[in-house]
Amino acid sequence: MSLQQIRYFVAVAEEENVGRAAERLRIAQPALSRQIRNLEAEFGTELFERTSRGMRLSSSGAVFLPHARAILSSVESATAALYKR
Amino acid sequence: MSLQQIRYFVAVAEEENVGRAAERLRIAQPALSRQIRNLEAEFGTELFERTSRGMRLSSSGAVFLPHARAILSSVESATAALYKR
DNA sequence: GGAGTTTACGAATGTCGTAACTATC
DNA sequence: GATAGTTACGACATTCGTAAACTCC
Repeated sequence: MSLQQIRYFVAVAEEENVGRAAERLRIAQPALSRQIRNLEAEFGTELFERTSRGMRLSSSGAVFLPHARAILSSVESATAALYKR
Repeated sequence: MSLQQIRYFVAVAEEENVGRAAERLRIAQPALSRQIRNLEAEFGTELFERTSRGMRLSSSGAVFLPHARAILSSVESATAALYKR
């Protein structure tokens, strides 16, 4: 699990679509798809349900999302504390 | 900034010595030294004062340490939440 | 057949360990 | 000269983008 993967996960969870999320993150679609797959493989559970329309959070994904946001938030407050000097 | 770098930073802050921290992390000394340097370069500030005995937190490092621990703690609670299902 | 996701593959980037260097006591 | 940190360099692993393939309407 890397911070980048967490950011990727949140973007996909919000867009419910890998293509749009990739555009927002300014990376290519396959790179994003792979990182999500890698994250799921590491956790041993699928974070999304793949539908014909895109991706929707699975129950595991729904559990993880608030934690993911908390991690990113603590990272932001860490950098803010450092740059505020 | 990566989670690994944050773990490395905390280890060095606790050991006040790159060699011991590297041993604890089971990586080689230079790898650890470089990652700390990379982190400092990214932040644009030194996190440690280098003494003849080892490393001591700088004022920036002292600011960052509790944030670093908070990040790692939120990561742990995220993984715990996922594995508890 | 179109929208969306994934796999294949080569290129670029990052991280590591060993060995050599620097500095301080 | 011993202890501690850093730099150099080549090897290994990860991540990326382009192109092609798969899948479900």
